[in-house]
Amino acid sequence: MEPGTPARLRATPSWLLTQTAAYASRLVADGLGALDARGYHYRLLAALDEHGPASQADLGRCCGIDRSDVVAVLNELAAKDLVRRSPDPTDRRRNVVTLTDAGRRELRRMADALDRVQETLLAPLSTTERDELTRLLTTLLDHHAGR
Amino acid sequence: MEPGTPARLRATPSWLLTQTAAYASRLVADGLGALDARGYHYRLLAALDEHGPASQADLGRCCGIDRSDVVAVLNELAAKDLVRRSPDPTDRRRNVVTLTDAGRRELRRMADALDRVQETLLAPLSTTERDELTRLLTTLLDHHAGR
DNA sequence: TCGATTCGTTGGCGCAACCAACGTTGGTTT
DNA sequence: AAACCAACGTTGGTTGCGCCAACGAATCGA
Repeated sequence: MEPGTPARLRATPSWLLTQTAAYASRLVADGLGALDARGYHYRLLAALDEHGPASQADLGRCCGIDRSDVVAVLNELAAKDLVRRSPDPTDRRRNVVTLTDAGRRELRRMADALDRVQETLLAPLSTTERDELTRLLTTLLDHHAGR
Repeated sequence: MEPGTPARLRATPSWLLTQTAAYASRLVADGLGALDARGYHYRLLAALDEHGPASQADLGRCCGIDRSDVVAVLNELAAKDLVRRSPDPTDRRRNVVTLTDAGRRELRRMADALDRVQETLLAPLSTTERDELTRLLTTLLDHHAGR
């Protein structure tokens, strides 16, 4: 009565990608949602943890998040004291965004949640298959990196 | 000044997936946008072409599109005479959706556009790598198929 | 010095994926 | 036959993510 997915879709890489990505996003949303966070929050906290304090524009660029979206997410993070926003003395256009201790703790919780998500997502794949998938996706991403 | 993407992101499969999928979606949107269509339109037309006339509910189920979204997209397809909606004589709850000749022609155009998209998307991958990627993604999708 | 560029911010858009509710119709149960 | 529940099409939302346009303020470059 309800036949399966059309074969032309199942054979289309772009469709496979968006479908698995949609499923992955659901898992991520569930995992981070339990911590009252979304993907954007994690990305920004991770960037701050790795690169240290940065301006909002730099944060947005390295995370692939639009400047305007960075503002909103940073507002939420600052409201929870996970991040501090202070004017840059050397350039009054900028804000310097700093990760707080609470932010570092929350980031760790998010990372743990995301680790569990990866496990669920990649469950049917062997270790070598997981590595291969990562390699292939990275190749694609790097190749198209220049926009 | 603007350091690269945080390493923890680049090592996270769910992030790689959503990023490449986002890029693929952009390509698809560009390709189909030239034909004034979106992904949803192609999915429904493809399903109709493969399985023949069907009810809206069945269409939605086999394409992974919500019933309510099917309504809207079908409205647009019907407005362009790519599809015909007629009441099912055997079950007055249902509509029978039929692909028109114009719909078949338009589907072909979309498929061609999408073929070019796949080419662009997978450009940096060898044939065996493309097959491997398809295999891995299919495995993931099938494993999580039962929602 | 003056024009171009950058920064933060506001406000908006589009797509994909969902969810809740409603009236209508169909099947099941009793 | 009546009562119930499930399925159908439809309307009208919401969310996350990715964008774009415009603005005043500040900085940089020619």
